[in-house]
Amino acid sequence: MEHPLFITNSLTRNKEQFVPANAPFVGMYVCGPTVYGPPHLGHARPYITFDVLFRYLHHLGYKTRYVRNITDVGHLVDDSDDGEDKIAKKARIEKLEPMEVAKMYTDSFHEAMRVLNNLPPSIEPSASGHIIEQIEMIRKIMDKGLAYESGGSVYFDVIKYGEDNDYGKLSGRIPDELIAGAGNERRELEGQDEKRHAADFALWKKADPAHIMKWPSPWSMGFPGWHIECSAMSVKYLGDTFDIHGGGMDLLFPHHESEIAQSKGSCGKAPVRYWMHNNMITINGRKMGKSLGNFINLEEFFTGKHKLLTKAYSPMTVRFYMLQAHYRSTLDFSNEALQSAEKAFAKLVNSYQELDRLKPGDGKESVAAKISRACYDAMNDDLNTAIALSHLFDASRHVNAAASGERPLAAADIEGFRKLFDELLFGVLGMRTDEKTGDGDVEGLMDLVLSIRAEAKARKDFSVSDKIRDELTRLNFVVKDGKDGATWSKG
RNA sequence: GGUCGCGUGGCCGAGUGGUUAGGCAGAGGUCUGCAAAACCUCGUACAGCAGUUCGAUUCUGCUCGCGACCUCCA
Repeated sequence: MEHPLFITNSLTRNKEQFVPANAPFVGMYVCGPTVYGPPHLGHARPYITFDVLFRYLHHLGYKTRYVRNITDVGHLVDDSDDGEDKIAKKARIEKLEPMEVAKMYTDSFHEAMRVLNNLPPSIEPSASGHIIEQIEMIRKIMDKGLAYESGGSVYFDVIKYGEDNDYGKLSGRIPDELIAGAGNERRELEGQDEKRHAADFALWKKADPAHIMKWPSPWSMGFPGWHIECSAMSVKYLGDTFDIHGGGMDLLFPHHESEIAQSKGSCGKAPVRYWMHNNMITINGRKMGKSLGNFINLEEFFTGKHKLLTKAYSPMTVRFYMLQAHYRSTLDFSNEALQSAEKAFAKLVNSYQELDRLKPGDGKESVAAKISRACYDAMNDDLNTAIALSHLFDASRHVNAAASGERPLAAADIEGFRKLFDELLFGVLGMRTDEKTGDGDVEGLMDLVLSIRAEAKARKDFSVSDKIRDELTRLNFVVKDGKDGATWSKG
């Protein structure tokens, strides 16, 4: 656990060495999805990013509690009293009970996470299951005089809070400017008249009679505000102060800023030691958005059924592509880029499989140890998976050179590379190969077919040997002739 | 308008004050009955302008272009 892992802390905008408050335990919270629609490409990025972090912390020996919520209390569609909640709206459109909607999309979210090979979090609390905790937290904030009731709703008093705290530190904003900026040719917010200040945000909202999702509270029949769930649930499962909070950069303001205010406002302590934010995804250079017509669901990626996609891309291709970039950079998706990633990953897998066929040479170089160190140095440098992968390609070249008889590898290096691939590529980075047939019958049949082909080749009966190869290719079995006979793999 | 970030070779994408990212695509070579794969070699890129410096893609300033957030959004 002496690894010097450095991560970029959004709070200070610097890379800082990660030192947990209570090693070997680490508490990590990541904002989960609002389940009112199918999971899309944008969901893949943070959950893959923080899955890698979760896996890496485990690799380093930390016992990590990873909490990721499910928001099944839809946020309001717009900031007005008659605004509908997203889940309620979807329920009305699809003629379902709101909880049916939430369940349906929670299931599809889980399925997407599974095929992307993201490990399940340690705890996955739902907002609707923690209404009591949220009400409790609101009450504490009110007790501190940092929130006020108005018309059955409760608002956080940003100005008052700002007197003794730095609201805006995380996102680089100043409350006074928020008023100025807010007025800007923009909106006439209803409900604004209930607030003392434009920057105040809702902790509890009174529901109008037509609103379906509502719960009793000391103030009104209503529903919790947009940010309180994460504060309430992170405190419940990770304590007043925990190590890491992750999420997309778009959540920096106001969501995370408000989380800090709520937690500090209720217990007086800053909730998070390291804030981490992943950057956004673009498609063909443009932001992904429903109105831009370039909004792609993960399901559409995996089936190829979207007008912008020329083919289907496997979950592992999507994952690998994301890992080829640093998590704090925007990442652009295009068919060309995806296909490049698909081939690149196949290359690594191929090398990994070659390892089993290598015969050790007598050298005693420790190239594997050197490359391995470079890989983990990259991981320690703010999870630079792009660099780590580049070293893995280096390893791949060494393995392939050995396989082709160019530069044999010492037994220790072969083992070292195997360990590196197992632990880093398949372990920490969470890549996996598509399920092999795993069918002993197929192996046996292939051995037979290839031995017949070898005999034909020995007779120089190339029409037969080529026929076997071509027909196997049609059946999606790729045959490669090497120095020590042919090998095959599933295309 | 405010805050922040980005602009790298055909494409994607790291990174750095002077010495190799990497992947894909492309060119040549080796191997091979052929093919595929693999291996070897190759491109001398860092938006523009000015400045700091012995030296800048990397630092500073300006210009242009792009994007994110400021409103639900991963």
